[in-house]
Amino acid sequence: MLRIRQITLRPMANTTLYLFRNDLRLRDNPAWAAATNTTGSVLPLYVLDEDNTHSRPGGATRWWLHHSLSALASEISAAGGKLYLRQGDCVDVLESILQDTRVDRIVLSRGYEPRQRQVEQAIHDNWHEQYEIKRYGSYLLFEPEQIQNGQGLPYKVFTPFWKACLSMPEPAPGKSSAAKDIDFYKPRIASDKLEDWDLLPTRPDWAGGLKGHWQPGEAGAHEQLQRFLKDGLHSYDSDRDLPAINGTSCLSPHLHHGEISPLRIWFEVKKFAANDAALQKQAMSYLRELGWREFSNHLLFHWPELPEQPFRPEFTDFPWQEDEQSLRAWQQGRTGYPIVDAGMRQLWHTGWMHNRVRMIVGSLLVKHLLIHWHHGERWFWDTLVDADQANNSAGWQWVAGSGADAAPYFRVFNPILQGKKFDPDGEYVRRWVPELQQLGKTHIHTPWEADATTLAAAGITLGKDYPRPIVDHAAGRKRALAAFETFNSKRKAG
DNA sequence: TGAAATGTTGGGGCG
DNA sequence: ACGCCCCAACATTTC
Repeated sequence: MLRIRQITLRPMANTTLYLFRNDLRLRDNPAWAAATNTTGSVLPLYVLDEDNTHSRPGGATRWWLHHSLSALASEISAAGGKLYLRQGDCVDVLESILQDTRVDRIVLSRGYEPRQRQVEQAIHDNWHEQYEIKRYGSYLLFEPEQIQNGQGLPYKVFTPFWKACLSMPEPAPGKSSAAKDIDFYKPRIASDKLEDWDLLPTRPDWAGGLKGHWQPGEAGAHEQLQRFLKDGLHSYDSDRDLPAINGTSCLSPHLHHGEISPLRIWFEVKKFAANDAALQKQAMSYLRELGWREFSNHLLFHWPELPEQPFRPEFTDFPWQEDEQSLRAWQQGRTGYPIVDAGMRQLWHTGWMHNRVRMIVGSLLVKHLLIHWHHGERWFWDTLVDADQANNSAGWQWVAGSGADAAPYFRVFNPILQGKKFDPDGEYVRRWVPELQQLGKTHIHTPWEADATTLAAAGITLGKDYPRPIVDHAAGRKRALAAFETFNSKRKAG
């Protein structure tokens, strides 16, 4: 329904409705800067829109969102304002607020998920004639429209994609500080209480582990970046693959919620590494990982069906197996492969999993167990604090072999070798799989190969305290290759 | 951003 | 001294 503007009710008003989405920060936020660096006033709003499966945050993300919104509300409150909270279909909520207020401008940050784009389209279609609508990109370093190959098409392979990104004129850092003395518009309209959204788990409260590991919010994001620059960047290239070491940036959940902008990270990393060739090399390795984030988001933008459909259509007919029991064992970290179980339990406990281990657990699910990557994607969606539609679907399709620039189907990770290679002492395994605590280095990745004396000394009864491998590696590998082979030949024949 | 199978090479033990 | 064999180490190809 379109509202007819009543000129008489709108003197020189310059009032902005600011729609917060995945940009829960006040600094380095061009949209927020545009909304507040004016003579008018601003009404900050966040809408919890759970009407669509893929816009409903998972359990771990809800926990994060609660604390991030709480931090944002405090910041706004300290500046003399109020963050309005509403629940429901985002467009409906906007409609009702526009009716009840004297807003004449809508400002927001751009999103790349199908649902976010729908909302942006609806805002434009419904209101662009009556309202000034401003949209700014800051979730990514490069906009999808900017990066294309010689034929004007989106890249499907990462390396040339990233090369094209790096050859772009370096993006400008922009003003970091938020506006001072913001004039907040505080109409008497409904606003939910954050506590009433029930974003936090209650019975049972599984968030204990999350609390100890993360500090959601803009301040926490900047602290995490500083920690990484100081402790992690200098050996990023080698340490990022070792899950026992805190060698990665751990910025993904902050980035997902927009508590820090990738552009800010880009500049802080480059500034930190300036005048040090060795450090610059490490810095480029790290920025390349940000590049994968760009790649995934660009892919999702160009192929909005990525979360559902295989990027390579021939995978539509792949013979996935339904296997509830194995899926549950995988989810619970009881596959009998220590590195896999450690990863799944780290995920459950902290809402996060080391990236190297994500590849290993993913490979086991889709290759050894032949379980559809949708199941893995859904589990990650619910349990990861950094659950991101683009990264999640592109990542799972990469593991499954059906994605863009994906691992070829025959690339089956060997969970034993991966464990030995990237967790040589078993430190990571022992941290997350306490029942293997007493097992020595020799058998930490192959408890089933330990002799009875060793197992007894470690206090382990296989099949009771810790499971035997859910599937024999060699057999599982063979079965996966065979499955791909039959489907491949059928496809060729058909 | 693998792993396993297969091929090649070169050093050393040994008849 | 020489060829033969074994096999580790490395390289290539195949899955």
